This record gives sequence, C-alpha cells and structure tokens, in this order.
Amino acid sequence: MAHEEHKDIVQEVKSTMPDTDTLFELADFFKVFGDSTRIRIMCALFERELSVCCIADIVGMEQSTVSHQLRVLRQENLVKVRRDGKQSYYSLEDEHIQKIFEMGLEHILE
Amino acid sequence: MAHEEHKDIVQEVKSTMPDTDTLFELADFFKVFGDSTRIRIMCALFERELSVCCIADIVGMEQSTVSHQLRVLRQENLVKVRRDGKQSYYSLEDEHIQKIFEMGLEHILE
DNA sequence: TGAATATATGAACAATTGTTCATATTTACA
DNA sequence: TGTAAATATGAACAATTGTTCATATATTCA
Repeated sequence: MAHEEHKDIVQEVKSTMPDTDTLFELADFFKVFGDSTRIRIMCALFERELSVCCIADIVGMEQSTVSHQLRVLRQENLVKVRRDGKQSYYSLEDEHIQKIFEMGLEHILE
Repeated sequence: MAHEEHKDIVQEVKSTMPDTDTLFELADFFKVFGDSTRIRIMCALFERELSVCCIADIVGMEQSTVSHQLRVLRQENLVKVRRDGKQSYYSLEDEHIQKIFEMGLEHILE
C-alpha cells in the first residue's frame, strides 16, 4: 500500500475515535452483557424487582452464583438493591439496558 | 418467603422470558463487544472500510492479533470482508452495531 | 518462477472469568 | 439470647479467552 496514504488513513480514523480510556470502559460495560447467567438475570428483572432466591430459581443456578453475578451487575450500575427484612430485592437501574438488550435481540433474530 | 407466592413469581417471570437458547446466543453476541481490541476495531470501522494492516496500526496491536479478532467479528456477522489484491478490506455488516455502541457510550458517560 | 507483501491460522502461554463449596453476615422471631 | 432463613463473600478450580510467535497461504510483479 502507498505508504503515505496508509499513514494518512490511520491518522484520520484515529482522530474520529473516542479516547482509548473511554473505549476500555465501554468494553467493560459490554462485558457484563456477555454472560448468559447475567443476561438471564437482567431479562428476569425486566418484568419486576426480584429477591435473590427468586432469581436463583428462575435462572436455575446456585444462590451464591447469583449473588456473585448480582455484585458484578451492581458494580457496573446496571441494577440496584433494596433490603427488606431478610431479603434483598434487585431491580434495573435504568431503561438503557432494556433498549440495548432489544437491539441485540433484533440483530441475532435477523 | 411465602412458599406459594415465590413459586408463582418464578413461573410468571419465566413465562415472559425469551427461551434459554436465544438468551445464550444473545450473550455470545454481546461477548463480542466485551473486549477492548474488538471495540476499538469496530469503532475504527464506523469511519470507513479498512485493511488489516491499517487496523493494526490504529489499534496498536500485532497484525495477527487483529486477524484473529476480525475472524471473531466475522463469525458473529458484525463485519464483512472484501479482498482486493493482496489486501483484505473489512467493513461493518450493518448499522445496528453503531446504535448499540452509542447506547453503551451514553450509559457510561452518565 | 521466485521474491516480496498482506493476510490467515495453529500452538502455546498467561490471564481472566464463572461456578461451587464452605462459611460469614444480617435480620426476624421464638 | 439462640435458632433459622436469606444473602454475601472468600478460596479454589476448571474453563475460556486474548495475545504472541512461527508459519502457511494468497497475491502481485519483476
């Protein structure tokens, strides 16, 4: 390839991209969607807030697995908790999540 | 928790969820977005089609790393290739991808 | 045909991740 | 206060993933 043109293209494209830190953060954000247990947890929460043991039953996994994954979801601000007596009720943080979810679904159902 | 109510909730929520296979596929789809190298490749491709070596320069990684990741992107139908002489030019498969990307960006910039 | 360039691929390795088991913490209530 | 139930957390392990090096394949052009 013509050497100068190559360099120009690289520079031009680079200049349009968000900075690297932002893109690393973005990857971390999407990483959360990239696990089937977490996806199923989020999907269950579209319907209503749920306690940990309900979620565990719905997705068919150990309570401790679900707890661990809920922590991941909390750390990325995808869910929030509300304590009520012995139980913790989880719900979705905002509606972005459902939109992203639906777009992914559209893509794979094509 | 009241045992019957718990069971009812589990059944009710389960009935609203897409089937498990679909959710596994969805997780696999998002998995692709969950790596910074791939995110940066996709981001570069928003601007224009690019050869492998241009992409390698833009993201600052080995040619072989980029080739491997492009294969992952191809397998999930996120990019397509066009061969022109010695070079392979990659471009995005559709605009869903950019929309999903932008929604993720919105979320993390909040 | 042979050399040079661009890309693709296989094997190996390190790093990360998801799950489970065991146990700690929190809360309600007898 | 002690027990039971719900949840959270730490350690360990297996599995998966991303990168690199070395090399194979494909293409152009002398």
